[in-house]
Amino acid sequence: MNNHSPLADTPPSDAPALTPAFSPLYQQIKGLILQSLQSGEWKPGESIPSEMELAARYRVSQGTVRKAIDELASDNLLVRRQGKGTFVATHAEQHVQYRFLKLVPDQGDLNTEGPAQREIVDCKRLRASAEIARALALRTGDAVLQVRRVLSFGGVPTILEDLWLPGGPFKGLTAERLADYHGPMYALFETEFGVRMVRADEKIRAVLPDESQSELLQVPRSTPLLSVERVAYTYNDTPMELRRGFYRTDSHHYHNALS
Amino acid sequence: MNNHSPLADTPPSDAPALTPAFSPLYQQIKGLILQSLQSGEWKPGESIPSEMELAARYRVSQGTVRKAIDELASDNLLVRRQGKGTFVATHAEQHVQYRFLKLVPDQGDLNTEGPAQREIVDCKRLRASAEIARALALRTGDAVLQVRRVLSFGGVPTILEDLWLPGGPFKGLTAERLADYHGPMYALFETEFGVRMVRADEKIRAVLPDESQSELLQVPRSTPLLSVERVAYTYNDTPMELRRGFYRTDSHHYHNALS
DNA sequence: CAGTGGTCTAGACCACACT
DNA sequence: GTGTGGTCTAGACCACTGC
Repeated sequence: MNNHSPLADTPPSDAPALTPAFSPLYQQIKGLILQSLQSGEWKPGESIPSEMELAARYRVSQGTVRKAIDELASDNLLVRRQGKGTFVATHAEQHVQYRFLKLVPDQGDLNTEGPAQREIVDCKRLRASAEIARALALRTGDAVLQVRRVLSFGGVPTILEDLWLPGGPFKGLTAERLADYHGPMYALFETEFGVRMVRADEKIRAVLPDESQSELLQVPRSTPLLSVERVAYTYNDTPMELRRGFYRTDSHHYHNALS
Repeated sequence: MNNHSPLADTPPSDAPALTPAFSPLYQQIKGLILQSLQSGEWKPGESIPSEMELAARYRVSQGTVRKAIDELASDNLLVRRQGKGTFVATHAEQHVQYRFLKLVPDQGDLNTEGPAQREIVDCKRLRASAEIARALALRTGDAVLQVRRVLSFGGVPTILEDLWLPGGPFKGLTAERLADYHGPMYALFETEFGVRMVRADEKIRAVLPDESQSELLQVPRSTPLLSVERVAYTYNDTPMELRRGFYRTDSHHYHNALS
């Protein structure tokens, strides 16, 4: 037996044992913590039990728990605060207001620029097209929520976003709800719908706006825009949002750090 | 005394001790390893001494060396290979051919697409403009090398790049040298000039091509392009390259993973 | 087989936050 | 002071590579 399992939670597996699938103890612990996060045992913003407590609970040493938490922290799922504890990461109340927004002013940053003005242009329920369904892992025709909004900085409309959300998890989301909420949209998703976005993929292109896009962003149709297509995932790599953003890049740019 | 220093390499510091500047042992070890990397004691592709040897050399435990190496590995400066050793990361011979290029085909990946065709359009020495000098931390008028090249995929010109390199470190780089070399440009920089690019920042905008750009990329002037302005850094955050790429995004897109 | 990195443990002590 | 995460150590054993 290759694999030590301190808990019965990791059965011999029902999948064909082609790969011996050795996984270190701390990975198993990581998985167990992940389960508690998904199940909502510990909610965004709350603290999780101390390393000592978790070590006792899982019957492993503190060092093993520590390594599991280290990885979850570097995945941005947990946040460690020395002397206070380890907390479930949240899109609300974080000093990083826009965790997934990579558009920054050419001079200064989003903080010096002041808060963005938001305007919900449209919000309606409809049936998923084949394309939307594929992106959200739904079936064509399933209920989805479609939202269109504009973000302005210093009065200048800069971002136009169309987004699609699966109807089920977001039942009850309305234009009013979105308009009334102040703070990151992903924070609202967390507190109101229990949906925490964990990671996302973006595909970026240069495009020209169509008629309505040029009007909403107040630019001529000949002004090239950044098209940013994002699929955001919650735990378990479940896609929960498709978002297509159109960014003006005359006084802002999309910033990316490579390493 | 707050700070243990196992070596004399970390003198009491000549900077004003305003901040007590506590740094953990493994961070100091990390710094020492970094110095050896910069000095060329261990070259790209080579293996560094084993954890045990380093522990003996620095008079610390293996665990402390391990943590230092862990961080350097997650910074992509070192690569660990179980059973073999720890190696200095390199842009050559890596399975990741294009570590900094985030443009991918809409279908498949850069591997299925086959190797890119490269064409050096221009390569000349000139004096740095104020803008170029600022980006490369030079003085206006310093010698720089300017290169223009086109990358094509499947015969379709897709990327036009202008790049500027500081004249000093890249003395002897010619169009022939670039044209004859097969493999990533950053690999050539490593082997021929001892310049290893460690990280980079990119600013992305949507733009329309000028006359020469539209000709080289064989698109109308009304076709929006991605403008990708990159500053690449070697060790010590020293900028060593300014590169402005123009990407066609009709059948490719810039991919970015957010987490 | 020996040598390397990878995992796990147990214990000591430090730095930080709150009370 | 107490409790939290953060660092450091020493030793045992596992997994992988290549001789």
